[in-house]
Amino acid sequence: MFVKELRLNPVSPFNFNLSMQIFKSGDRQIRVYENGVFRQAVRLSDKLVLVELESAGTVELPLLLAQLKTDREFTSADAKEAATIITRLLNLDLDLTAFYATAKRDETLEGVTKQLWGLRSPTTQTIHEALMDSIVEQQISLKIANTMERRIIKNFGEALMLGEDVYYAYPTPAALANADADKLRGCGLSQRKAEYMRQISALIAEGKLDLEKFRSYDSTERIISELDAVRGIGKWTAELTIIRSLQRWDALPADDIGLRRILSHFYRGGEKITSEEAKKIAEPWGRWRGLAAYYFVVAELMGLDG
DNA sequence: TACCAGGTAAAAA
DNA sequence: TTTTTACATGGT
Repeated sequence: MFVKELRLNPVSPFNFNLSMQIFKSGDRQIRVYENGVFRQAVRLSDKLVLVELESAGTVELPLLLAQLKTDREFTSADAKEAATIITRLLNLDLDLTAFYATAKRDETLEGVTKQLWGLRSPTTQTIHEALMDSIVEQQISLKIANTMERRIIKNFGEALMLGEDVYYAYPTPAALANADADKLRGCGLSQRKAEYMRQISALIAEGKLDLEKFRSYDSTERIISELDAVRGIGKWTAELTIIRSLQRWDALPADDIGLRRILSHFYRGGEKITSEEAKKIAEPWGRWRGLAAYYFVVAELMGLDG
């Protein structure tokens, strides 16, 4: 086993422990946070690497120590690539101060940001991964969807063997494009969703659909409409994909039934709200509405009060 | 048991 | 053009 150490300097403020809480219930072979260590296998251009992260700093003076473990010789180019990927995965370059300044317009949001100071949302390594997960999550509860996602990763993702341990990276578009239809169905997906995933993955693998180009788009709306045009992707799926894979905080999944439930809890005493009302509540959040929504999701998970 | 859960596309009206 | 329906699975 080859091991390399890196030091990363996140933009302040950054609360590593808080930001990693959502991975506490994760899968050890895929992505997990336990005993202060975050662990995930990531794909570099020519090899898989296990990333282990722990904090060596504070919220105001953050510092991360990374251990990179792999089964092959390590180059300095590999280390550089890994640092870029980790920075993206944890959104280390994001400056939260502009968001917190905007949050002062809204008493409820400001209260939540004070309790979740230094929280930032994680990002998927590729847009493809965010898109596939969003398709799995269409219509069904997140709990069930997460079970299916784990099955998909372990069935079709590439394995990294390190001693006795096995870790799985997210399946490539080619792996899902060539996935056996019955095996994919066996992960719990409907016939239709399995079809969407295979078709879209095939378009990507064949070079007919380039998701990564969206990173350079100026207009978030244009990304949504281009994604929406693909079979299997609607507005909700496009918005969720953008929020999870790009740092486009101006996207807000206002139709999302879960988000509406959470906003009704914080703003309407639990009374059901429409997507129009959700948009209205989010108006003061301006271009930070997607991140604000994430703060409320985490606040709800942690049982915080408005 | 029936119904719902962070939807979507295709069929039916 | 608008409304209804099928879809997978686990929890309530």
